Amino acid sequence: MTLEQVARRAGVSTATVSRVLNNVGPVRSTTRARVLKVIEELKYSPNLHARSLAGGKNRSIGVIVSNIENPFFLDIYKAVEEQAHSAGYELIMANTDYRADRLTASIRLMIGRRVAGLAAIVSEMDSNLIEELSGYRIPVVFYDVGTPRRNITNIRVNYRSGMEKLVSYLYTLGHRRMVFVGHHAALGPINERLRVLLDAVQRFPSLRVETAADTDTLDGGRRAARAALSACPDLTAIVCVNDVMAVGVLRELRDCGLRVPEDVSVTGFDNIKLAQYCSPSLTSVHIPRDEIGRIICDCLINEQNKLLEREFVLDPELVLRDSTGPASARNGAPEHALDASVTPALDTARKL
Amino acid sequence: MTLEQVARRAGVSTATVSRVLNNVGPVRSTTRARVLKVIEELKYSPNLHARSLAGGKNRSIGVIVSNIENPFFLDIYKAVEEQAHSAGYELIMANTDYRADRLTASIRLMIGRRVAGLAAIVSEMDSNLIEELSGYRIPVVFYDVGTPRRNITNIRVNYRSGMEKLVSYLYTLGHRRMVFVGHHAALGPINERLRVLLDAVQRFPSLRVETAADTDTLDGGRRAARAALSACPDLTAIVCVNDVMAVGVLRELRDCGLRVPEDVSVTGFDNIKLAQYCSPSLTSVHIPRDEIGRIICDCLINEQNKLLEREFVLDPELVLRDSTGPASARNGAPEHALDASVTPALDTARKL
DNA sequence: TTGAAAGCGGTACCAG
DNA sequence: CTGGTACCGCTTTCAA
Repeated sequence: MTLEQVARRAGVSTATVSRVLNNVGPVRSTTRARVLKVIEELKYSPNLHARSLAGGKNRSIGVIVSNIENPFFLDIYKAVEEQAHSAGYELIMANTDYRADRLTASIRLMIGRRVAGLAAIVSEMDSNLIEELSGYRIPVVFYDVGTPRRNITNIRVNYRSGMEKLVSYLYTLGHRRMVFVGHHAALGPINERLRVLLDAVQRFPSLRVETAADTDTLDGGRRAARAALSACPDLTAIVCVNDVMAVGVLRELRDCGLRVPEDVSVTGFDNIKLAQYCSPSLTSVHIPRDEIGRIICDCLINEQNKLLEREFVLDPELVLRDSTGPASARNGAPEHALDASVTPALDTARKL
Repeated sequence: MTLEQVARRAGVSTATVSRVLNNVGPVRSTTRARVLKVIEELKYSPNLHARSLAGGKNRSIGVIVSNIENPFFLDIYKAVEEQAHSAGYELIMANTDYRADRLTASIRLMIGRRVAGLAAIVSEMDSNLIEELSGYRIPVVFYDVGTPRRNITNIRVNYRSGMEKLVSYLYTLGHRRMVFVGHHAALGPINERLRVLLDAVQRFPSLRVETAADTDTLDGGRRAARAALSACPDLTAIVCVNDVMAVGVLRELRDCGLRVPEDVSVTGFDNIKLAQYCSPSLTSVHIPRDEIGRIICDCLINEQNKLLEREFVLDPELVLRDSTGPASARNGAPEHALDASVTPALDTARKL
């Protein structure tokens, strides 16, 4: 079904059909009606490839994420989608599974599709790619990696601040021996969450931190917890790189007969919905996905050029729930710590 | 950056560059090398719109789902993605949020993009649309709706069987008063899970079932549980349309001070990963997302024409975990039921 | 082994 | 208001 067939059947030119389709230019209403009728009869739907080739424009924006199974990424995707849709844009999603080769392929794909803008919510971005992206003329927003340059905007979260709040909170509760659970991509020397945690640790006397890593999944969290416990049997707190892994950790601890928070405290990061629904609910650090989505759309769609080529820094907030409590000498007296569990009302979170 | 610019810079024709790009036809290796070099220098990436317009082909398949936030849909998406990728296809995803208008728009979008095949994992499909889709010449796979016809394959799950297993299991445990928690789209008169549950109920003497509905989210499950409890205070079991809502239900019960399964039994459906990670772990009915993904790819990509235009029926399996136990007269003696909680080993599930 | 040229299905400009 | 037509960037004969 093509424009031309529609035109012929309606006894008009392709130009006229195009005008009707796009609601531009003057068309006599009887003509319009006739064309519309034919379109309906033929169930014609325009070839979008031809359209964007001819028009040179493309109302679609690309979103690349590291792990679509992690609700953190999905939330951002949804936030972008909502605004994009109401501005008449379509989203094209790509998932990299934290793999650099898939990222490269995804970027090429987006460029090949000539997206109007690109958001890369990934942690595995390398600087060559960033350089290359800057070369194409489309607006790009990075989350968490890179620095502003031509056509490129950056959004980053002040992990330092978040981690410091978290660690100092745990320290105050008496925790001195903790394990950081990350996923592989988060344990590279470049990774900010880990680095920042280690930095924070320096400032607290007699605080020691080990690390454990696995995949960024529930199963990964569970395995990492197992590794953490065997590597560091006297730990009193497990600090997780995100909430998904933390839920996996909770599960493993339950299986080991360890109570949270009485025996071990657990913290997440991101503050996804699930953090409120797991048991016990998770102390976490809130990262505002809605706001990230909003900024992305402002840069990519509304093209606030003042917004482009700059850096946004978001300050995360600590959210206290039921998975953290005073440290206890678990090996000695687990019955020591009987204080922490209060089941709060509907919105259980206390913000700090 | 266009083919022509590359051609000019390499001193060859566009036809030759095209041959190099697609690895077809004879090209002298020195020529090939020269072209490749220019492509690299210019960081040329072909305009995919032009390509599929000219070639008439399109190695991409469309996947439409009702609610991408529900891991059930995401699992299918991922299963399809994996196979599609290894066959050199790209996926285009669209999410309808259970809205018919969004479904229509998504289908038009996919048709407009001239996808090679389309999978519709949605429950809100209407028969006009199915008719229309059959008219386009592309292979289509539906999950859960419609019947086979030209170019159309159907996958459906034998919910009847699954629900009957679930209900008879609960009945055996003594439950006589239960509430079915669904999302709005699952409570229409057409919906199979509900209908089948109500049918099953007929066969069990003195079993009564109420219904409650909310959105297909964790929050929705929680609100539905609240509604269920107030509508039917003496319930002993809550049967949920899926695992996500069941996790929401668990949370609300916990807040109400009701123990699962001692006071109330809860069941999910789908058997997503989270069912193993919530607390208590969820008794559920397994729907094999991997197999669904496999069938979709077989029909859409490998185009096993024998597979097309037929119907696949999957038989779901009951998976027992810790969220179900004997019914107890909760209003009378909650301390009655102290039996059910055994924390099992790594894979906690017992299949029936 | 390579190049010239005819489309693919639209858009948009320019006449009429 | 409407039609003719020159592209958009790439694929694919057909000749050379």
